[in-house]
Amino acid sequence: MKREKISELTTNRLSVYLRCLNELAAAGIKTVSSQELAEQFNLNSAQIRKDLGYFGEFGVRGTGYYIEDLRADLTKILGLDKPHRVGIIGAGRLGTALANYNGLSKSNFSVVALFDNDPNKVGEHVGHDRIPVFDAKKIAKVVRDEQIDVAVIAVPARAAQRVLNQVMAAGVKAILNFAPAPLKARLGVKVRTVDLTTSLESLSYFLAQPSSALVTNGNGVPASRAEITQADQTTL
Amino acid sequence: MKREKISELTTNRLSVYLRCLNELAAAGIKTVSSQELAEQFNLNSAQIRKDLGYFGEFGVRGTGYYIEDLRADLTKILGLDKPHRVGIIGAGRLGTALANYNGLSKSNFSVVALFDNDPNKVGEHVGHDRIPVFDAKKIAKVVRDEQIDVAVIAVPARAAQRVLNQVMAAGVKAILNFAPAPLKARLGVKVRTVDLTTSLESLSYFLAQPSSALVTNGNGVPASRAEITQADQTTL
DNA sequence: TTCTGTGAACCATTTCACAGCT
DNA sequence: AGCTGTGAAATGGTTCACAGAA
Repeated sequence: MKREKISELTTNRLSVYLRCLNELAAAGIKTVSSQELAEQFNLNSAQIRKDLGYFGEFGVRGTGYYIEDLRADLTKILGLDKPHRVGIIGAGRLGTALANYNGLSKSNFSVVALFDNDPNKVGEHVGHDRIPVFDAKKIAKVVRDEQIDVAVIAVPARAAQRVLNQVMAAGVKAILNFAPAPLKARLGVKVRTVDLTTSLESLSYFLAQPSSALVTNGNGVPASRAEITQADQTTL
Repeated sequence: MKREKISELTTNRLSVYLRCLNELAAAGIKTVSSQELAEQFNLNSAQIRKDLGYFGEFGVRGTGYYIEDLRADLTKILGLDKPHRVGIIGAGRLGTALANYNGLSKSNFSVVALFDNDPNKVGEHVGHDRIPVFDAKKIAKVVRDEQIDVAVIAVPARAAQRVLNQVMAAGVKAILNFAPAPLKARLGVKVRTVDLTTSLESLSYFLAQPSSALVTNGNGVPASRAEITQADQTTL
């Protein structure tokens, strides 16, 4: 086991491997090889072995990986053996949609608070789990009381840096940001931005390329493989 | 002007540069240097010059870039001079939140249709713009009638591949996917996945590292810079 | 034999550093 | 003098290829 620094590309993939292992385990499968796993994601099998290799030797030569064991190891590595408590700043449509997203509980995340500065929203309770909406001025107090360790920024771009400063001041070290703004974070604080406009604009660039010009060949018929030159896929 | 193949990292940044240029233009600023631009995103200025250099020579030595001109050039490069018509599959909370997201119209995207297989939702109209919800069975017809060129997948993971197959069959070549599933796309079709669980799990990994262990130093006080060893930030 | 773990080779991306234009 | 455009160097990430364990 080394002590190199792990790239985010690797941790992203570990998360994806873990999800797949959970499904395989649910299907009653006991072992899996790096080759089989790689096929699920069209990835090179060496990539998977390298990713795991940063953290230890989890496999059995000639056999592959024991799914239950690897699952436990990856859960531990990703810090998902301890629960995380999430606060969402911005109780607009996106914020409330995220608050209601069920996929998170599987990974030991629970949304415990929303924040907004609209007095009409403060005091309300959102969604099936009745998550309370607090005044955005109370971020510091609620972060402490509720032991929030992850913040989600779902406010307009112009408010995002201010909100980030508030949650950093409250001691939150991990932030998922949906505001399309370039944020400056303190050292030791990790901000991960998901920018929908940029994602769409990158797709637009792809569509604007000659290689994708033959979207349909004159009528509505999809072009055949032979006509198309470019293939591409991105995760995250 | 070359004809190399452009990485998605570059197109992502072009989108971000463009947004910044739009703001600078709105503030009445006329020129900007790669150095000034770079400071906005804590990026190396050579990075910006390289990114632009793939597409032409847009700058003026000694002066920098004329904002209005570069804005027009980037808009054209990203294919944002032509409008894009977006269909969202899945009229759940995420799908409707996205349908109502205003940020997209600035980039010449308009959401023209939602799709669902819940009969209670089909026939409804969503949000301020009264976007119609169609039966998911009608994807092929509506894509043709409404000239949809970008699809957003906002359905549960188990349905995602099926939906992708449908939109590909309808001739859509650019897809933004929110389902946490590894999708297989045809050659010539670009799928971009935004995976919230993976984003959060990567943040969890960061929190689990010793270097971020001193979230607070015993009480609620944020750790000082000197105590913290790791800094990090990711866009997209 | 099969499949892991891992150096070495390869490829992609970023940064440096400077020639050359304005 | 200031700032772009771009080869060359440096860094980072992926794939190859194979020794060695089960």
